[in-house]
Amino acid sequence: MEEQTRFRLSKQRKVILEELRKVTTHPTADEVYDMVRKIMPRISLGTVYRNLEFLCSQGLARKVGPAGAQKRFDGNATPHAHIRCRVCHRVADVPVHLEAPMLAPEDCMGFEIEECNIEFEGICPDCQRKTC
Amino acid sequence: MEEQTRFRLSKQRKVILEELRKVTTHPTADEVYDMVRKIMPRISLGTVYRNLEFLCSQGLARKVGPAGAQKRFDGNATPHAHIRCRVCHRVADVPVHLEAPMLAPEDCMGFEIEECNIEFEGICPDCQRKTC
DNA sequence: TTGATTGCAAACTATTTGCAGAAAG
DNA sequence: CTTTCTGCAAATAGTTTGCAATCAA
Repeated sequence: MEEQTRFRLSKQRKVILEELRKVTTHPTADEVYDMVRKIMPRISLGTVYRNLEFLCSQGLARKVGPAGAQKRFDGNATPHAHIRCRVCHRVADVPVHLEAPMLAPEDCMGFEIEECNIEFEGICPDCQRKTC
Repeated sequence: MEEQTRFRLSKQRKVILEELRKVTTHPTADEVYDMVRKIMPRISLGTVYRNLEFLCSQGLARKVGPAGAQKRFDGNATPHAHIRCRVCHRVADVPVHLEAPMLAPEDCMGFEIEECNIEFEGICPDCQRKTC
């Protein structure tokens, strides 16, 4: 009854993961493409996208920042925490004030920090019902 | 020497802000478009985008989640905090472990929470130099 | 052998922009 | 009046997808 998919370790997939692991720069897909192309000049951007997606689905890599392509807007301009649904990408306000963690100056990597965004991720009531 | 721009309060701008303030749903640009079109059927999507951008620049609204259009990928799959540059959108790892804040069950709005992302926002050393 | 994976190109989605005319101040 | 702002449509940016060929197991 279970549909067990078999994964293969193509050269492309191997190199993409290796290159991604070499850096801590959190590259975009086209930056990964550039990195990998130095080793495999004929790789396609589509393959890079497919494999990054695959690696994330396997827990071998992560997307930085929230899922969902579209930007969302908040008429409440005072900073506050959000909860985002993993499934439908809906965003709700956290109804309590959370103290933003402070970073010691030596942990700021030279950044001039202006604010801290706290975003919980989970599954909203509606989507919990649908997923059974 | 200062170039002082004068802003106008067009009907469109007024309605967009009013509608955005009526809801706590954190709508996408096209959801705002739908809301506003019920009042001004001839408004264009471009105007909605331009005004949302404008309202954010004036501090009257906010974008939810990080700036920068492209997704970024992290070869380090263990959850950890990030710092993102407001100017160049570069992302760095926070070098210390931060305890994720806990949310009391009654503050979860029915969401089943799976994780918490902490992202600082600021200006990276390179961009500080350029901005003078 | 066979089904997952690739390269390629076209399609798609979200957002931005140029321009001529409308309207706020 | 002047200059910002709008509607429209076309352009751009980022990502996804269909397909025939290729390749890992």
